[in-house]
Amino acid sequence: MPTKLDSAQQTRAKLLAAATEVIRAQGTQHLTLDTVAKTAGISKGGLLHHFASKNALMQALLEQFLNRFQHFIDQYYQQEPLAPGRWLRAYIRATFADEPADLETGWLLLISLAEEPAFITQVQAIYRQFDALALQDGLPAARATIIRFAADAYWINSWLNGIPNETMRSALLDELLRLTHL
Amino acid sequence: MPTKLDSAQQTRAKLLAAATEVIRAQGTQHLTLDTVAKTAGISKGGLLHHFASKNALMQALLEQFLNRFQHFIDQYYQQEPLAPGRWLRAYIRATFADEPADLETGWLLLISLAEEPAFITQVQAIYRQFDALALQDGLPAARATIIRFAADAYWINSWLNGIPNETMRSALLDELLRLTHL
DNA sequence: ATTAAGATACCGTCCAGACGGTCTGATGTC
DNA sequence: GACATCAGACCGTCTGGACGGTATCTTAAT
Repeated sequence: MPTKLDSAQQTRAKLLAAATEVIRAQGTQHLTLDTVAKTAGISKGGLLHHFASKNALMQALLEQFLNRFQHFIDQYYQQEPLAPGRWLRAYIRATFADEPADLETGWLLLISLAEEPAFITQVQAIYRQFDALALQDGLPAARATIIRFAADAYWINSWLNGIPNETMRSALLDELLRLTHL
Repeated sequence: MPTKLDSAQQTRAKLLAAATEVIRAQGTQHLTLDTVAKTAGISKGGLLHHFASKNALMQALLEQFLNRFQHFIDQYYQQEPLAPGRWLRAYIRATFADEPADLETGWLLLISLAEEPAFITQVQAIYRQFDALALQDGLPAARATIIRFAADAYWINSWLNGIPNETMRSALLDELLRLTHL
């Protein structure tokens, strides 16, 4: 039987989903408490009950996104054989596998967060962590970094210009994976 | 002797520089008409005399940035010998040569613009143009795209985590240039 | 089982501040 | 005097968030 706590979690998720939807459909400029609340079908007071401030809402949004991406990486990492470039290949696949909607949302999210110094710090930390992992992956440092950069830009580009057609997409994926060998 | 028009141009430039400075020092959130005007040592009325709206100011900012980057590319393109990968090498050098301040400003600018659909369209157009040029550069399409992606991400990363140390920077530059051959 | 008491979830109104932009003038320059 | 260049008060709107209230559920004592 669903308890109150369960329903609270559900409401939180609904609000998070609404915020994501608002960003995707209307851009970060319309990410206001009123808009999010209305989209979620909940009052502003209700929203503020679950997220003490707009900042808290965005923080939760960021964490959700980062966790999802990390989860993708872990998943692909398990599937890759133990060899130099293993982590990078997992990173590449995670980048290419992510859903378009998530891509877009994540990017727009980063954009909207970029104005908040606290969030930038957080993203920096993640980046440094990825950087360290890439450098320990058994490939020359410059090569490893460039591969990671290219994957990141693929992600950004997908948001800006849409996912490329399938032949180009798989060609990019293949080329990136190829660069992790040698 | 400076004419009326010259002084107007000077004021415009001063306002643009002030806007750049505001973005760099305080982030896009503080890019308000009042702040820009105050930073430039000009009243809000004065600002709005030269830029009819905040949108117009940002438009001018974007154009200034894109023109500067394009200028860098052209410059390096002239210096590169005619051979496959010529344009990409110019693109890479332009990315790596840009001043840190410009990097940061350009990036933050794009961020702040990202909310405005009209600006996104503009940036998309530039991206597609670069994409076309990269694909006509005599290299395999996937390779060319990946190189451009990596250069873009270098630029973004420099903003996020600062310019890497000199050995890493030149290693990245070398590796990228190396990828334009073969 | 009932009920009192308290916690939790949610609602809707109100307010203060920030922001973009208008408007009226002042000042200098040709 | 006409025009370009600024100054700065002012206005309407939007937004984050505070606040007081209500309803629903949990807990525990009877």
